[in-house]
Order: sequence, then structure tokens, then C-alpha cells
Amino acid sequence: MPFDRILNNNYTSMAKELPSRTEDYSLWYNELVKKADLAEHSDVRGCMVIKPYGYSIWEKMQQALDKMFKDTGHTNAYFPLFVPKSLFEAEEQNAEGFAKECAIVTHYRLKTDPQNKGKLIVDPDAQLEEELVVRPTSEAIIWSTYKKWIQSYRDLPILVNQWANVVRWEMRTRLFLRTAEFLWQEGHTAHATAAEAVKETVQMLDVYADFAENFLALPVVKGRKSEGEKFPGAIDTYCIEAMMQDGKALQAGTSHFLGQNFAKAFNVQFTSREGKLDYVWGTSWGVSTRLMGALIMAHSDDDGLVLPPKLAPIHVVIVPIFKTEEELTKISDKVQEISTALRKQGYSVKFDNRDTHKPGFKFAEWELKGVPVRLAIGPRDMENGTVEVARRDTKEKQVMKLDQVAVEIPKLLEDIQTNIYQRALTFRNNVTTKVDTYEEFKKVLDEKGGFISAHWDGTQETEAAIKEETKATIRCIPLDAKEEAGTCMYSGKPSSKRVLFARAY
RNA sequence: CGGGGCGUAGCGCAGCCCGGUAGCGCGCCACGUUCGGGACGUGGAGGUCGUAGGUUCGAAUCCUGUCGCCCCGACCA
Repeated sequence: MPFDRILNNNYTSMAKELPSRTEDYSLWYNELVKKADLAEHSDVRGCMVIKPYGYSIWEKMQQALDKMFKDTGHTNAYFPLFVPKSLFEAEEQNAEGFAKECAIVTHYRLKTDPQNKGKLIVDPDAQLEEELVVRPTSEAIIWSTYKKWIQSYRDLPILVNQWANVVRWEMRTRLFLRTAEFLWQEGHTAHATAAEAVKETVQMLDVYADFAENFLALPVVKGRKSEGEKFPGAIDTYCIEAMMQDGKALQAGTSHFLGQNFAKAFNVQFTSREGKLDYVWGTSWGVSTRLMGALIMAHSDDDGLVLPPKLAPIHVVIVPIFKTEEELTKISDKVQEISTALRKQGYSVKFDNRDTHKPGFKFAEWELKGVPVRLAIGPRDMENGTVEVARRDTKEKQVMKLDQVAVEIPKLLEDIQTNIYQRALTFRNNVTTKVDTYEEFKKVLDEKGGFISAHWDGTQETEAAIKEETKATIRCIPLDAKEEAGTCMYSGKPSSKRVLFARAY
């Protein structure tokens, strides 16, 4: 019987129960996203509604990243959603990469259908002179603008970021991982020298890695993309690659060294200190709501989300255990003290004093939503001056003196943040395998998954052949790859370092 | 975009093969008893069966189109 049948049996669907990861990872993911109130499908094909709880997490990511961007000298700006087709065409390589998945605006007016009152049709008299492409990325509109901003080396560098939505008409979508419209940030910088632009590219890669590890609690491999995998408009694409619990890799962020490609396409030149005219050097870098998918798939378990405290909308939920109104009032007074003490330290505390649900129900619900710490206080605790503390990551419980809460909970939250990072790191290390033969490669790929570190001859042909035969791609050439003489596992040609392969999202 | 599956109450499904005007569980509403791990009883509300056509005396059920979702491929962040 297919697993979705089992799942949909009446008795298992009574509560908000999740399928298990081992039985059906995809189904587990989809159900978790919906049941934890992160997102749902909308009435628009391929587009999702990010629900308040999910959006709160995204806002936390934005806040952290935005600060990091500002700290490295960047400023936010906003460019239009629409890109005139002619501008889009100007950068052929890039345009070609996205052409197959662009939404295009051709008209600017609707009118009542004369044949069918109450229905609207596109007014054929309102056709645009030039079609507008809904941005799949903003290089075109931004570089055409930078042309106006840049004349001299004194105008450089330009360090701009924008938070925006983009549209890529995907054939197959999945909540957060691949949707037709998604939210992201895109940094676009312009520099006087190649060296400075490369430095910027690498700096932003470091920012992303730092963010992934310290906020998402997600270990990542920093690396460079192969020719076949890089952004079409870039000279070099750097990326951070993460490992999900099902052994598939996920690209969590990219940073591109654009060289002078866009400057040439949009004729953005500047006069250097030496009085010479030259094209501007560029970078672009971005992370998207896809990080939500990474966050979910990296840490969560069969009981629901596991959120790193640094991104959790609610750090601590407090569940009172009471029978009478009187008891609740007493408990509420105590809770007031605790939550004030925690809020003063910057933590978000939720007191779940609903009298419409029983404690057990609340426990399960907040676990599903990944709240890192739960406190339960009942009459027994009131007598003893204690509280029951449960941590979401390990599901361990302990009884704590009430007067220790304000000091111990912050420590516990820190410990949870560290623990889920360590757990993810251990997992990733366990599913990273060195192989030297193609036979071994295929075996590991099918039986174990994960990252496979292997020698590659550096050619696109070999990369394509391996992809064709195994569905595995080169995730990256790790920046810290050791020089190591070897032979390509596929072609037998010489290779100087190992690269990371994996099946990927 | 190709192959397969599925759209029936807020959610998950049964009914469809063999046409006769819709049912189950959860949830929801009310009242009572419960409350330290997803409570229970009693009563109640809720559905143009995705949508548009067609066949028929009659369509959730048969046929065609269309839209959407899921799975597998191709493509991609």
C-alpha cells in the first residue's frame, strides 16, 4: 500500500500527525510545512502563501542578514519588478539562461467582455509597445541604472542590496524549495578593479557561510561551481552547499564574480585614476526563501520542526497546568515574573493560557512548531517553587527551580543552538565519503547518498556524463580542497584535487 | 513539457467499476464532566462532489475539454 494511503487512514489523521522521514521524506517535508503553519499552496499556480509563522522566521533571517550586509558597507535600494525586454536581451548569456522561465507582461488593461457581461478580457487595444519581463533576477535593470550612476572611479564602489521578489516560471514546484515566485535578497556591486570585485565576492560568501552556521545552525561547504553549474552571466560562481537529512545536497547561497560581463553588456565604463576608460567590475550574490527549506530539512524530526533559537519566532512557550480559574490565576502571576525576566533579556516568550485545549495537546502543537524550550507549570510546581523544562532538540525534560529560570534558560537556548549545529555537522561528516572508483561512487550514491569526494578531470564532458548516468552533480570545488595528485574516477585522466558530488535539490 | 495518480464539508478520506440526488473520522458550535503528554459524553451546524460542456428521464458516478495538486522524468536556486 502506498504510504499516503496509510497516512490518510482515519485514525492516523485524527491529530496533526506527520509521516516519518524514513518512510517518505518528501511527504514528511510537505506535510510539515503545512502543518507547522509555515506556508501553503495558493490559488496561483506554483506560488505559495507564506503564513505568519513561516514569515516570522523569514523576517528573522532577513534581520540577521541585513545587519551583516550593513556591517560590510552595503545599503539597500529598490529596483522595478519589470524589465523591458530590450534590456533583458542586452546580456545574451544571462538572458538565455532564464528565457525559458520568464513571465511577460504584454498588456496594460482589461475590459468587460462584450460577449459575456461580468467577465473580463484582455483589452486588445492595450498592447504594450515593448513587452515587460517580470524579473527572474535584476542584473539587467540594475546595470542599466548603474550606467547612469558611474562615470569615474570616484563613483565606485557601489555596494547595493535589494530585498525583492522574483519570478521564475518553474515547471515543477515545491513549497520554499522551488516556487514560481520567491523572495530573496540580491546584492549588486560595482568596482574599479577585478581584485576588489573578487574580494567582495568572497567576502559575501563568507557572510553567507557565517549566517548559515551561526543562525541556521547549518554547516556548509564553501566552494566554487564548475563551469557547467555556474550562473551563466558570471565568470565564477561561489556557493555554500548544505546537506539535508535524506542525503541530498542543497545550494544555500551563491555569490558571483561577474567580471566585466554586465558592464560590457550595458556599456558601463568609468575613468580610472590614471585617466583611462575601463569597464566596471561587478558582483552579485543572493539567498532566498529556499533557506526556509534548508532550515526545515536540516534539523526537523518526525514530531515536527526543530528551530535554532536564533531564528525561532518564539523562544520559550509556557504551558500552565490547571483545573480551576483560581489555579490559573495563581500560575499566571508566577508566569508573569518569569516571562518578564526572560523578555528583558530579549527572548520571545509565549504564555499559552488557552482553556480550550489540554496541556498534552499544547505540548504536541508547540513541538510541531519547533519552539526550542517549553516550560510547564502546574500546582505541584507552585508548591515546590519549580518548573518543568523541556528542550525541543533532544526532547529531554528536567525540573528547575523557578528562581533559576532567568539565568538557566538563556544558557539552555545557547546550548540548543550549538547542539543542533553539532548534530547537523556530525550527520554531514557521516554522509561524506571519499571514493576513488566510479563503481564505488555509484554504490555509495545509491546506498548512502550524501557528499561524495572524488577526483574529476575538470572537463564539462565528464561532469555531464556522470550527471546523465547517476543524476549526481558536482556541488562544488571546495575552497579548502587539498592539492592531491589523483586520477579522475570516470575518465582516468589526471586530477589535482577532489570535488564534491551529490544528488541535489 | 512528457508519463502516472488525484481533486467529494475546514482537514484527511470512502462512495465512482455496476448512474437513482452524498457518507465516515478529525476539526467546528453548545452544554456538562475532564485537565502533569494529542480528553469524554450528549446535542448541533456545515457539501452547486475542482470547473465548463456533453450523454441520459436522472450524473459525484459515463464521455470530452479545462484548471489545480502530488509522484517519476527533462529543466532550474
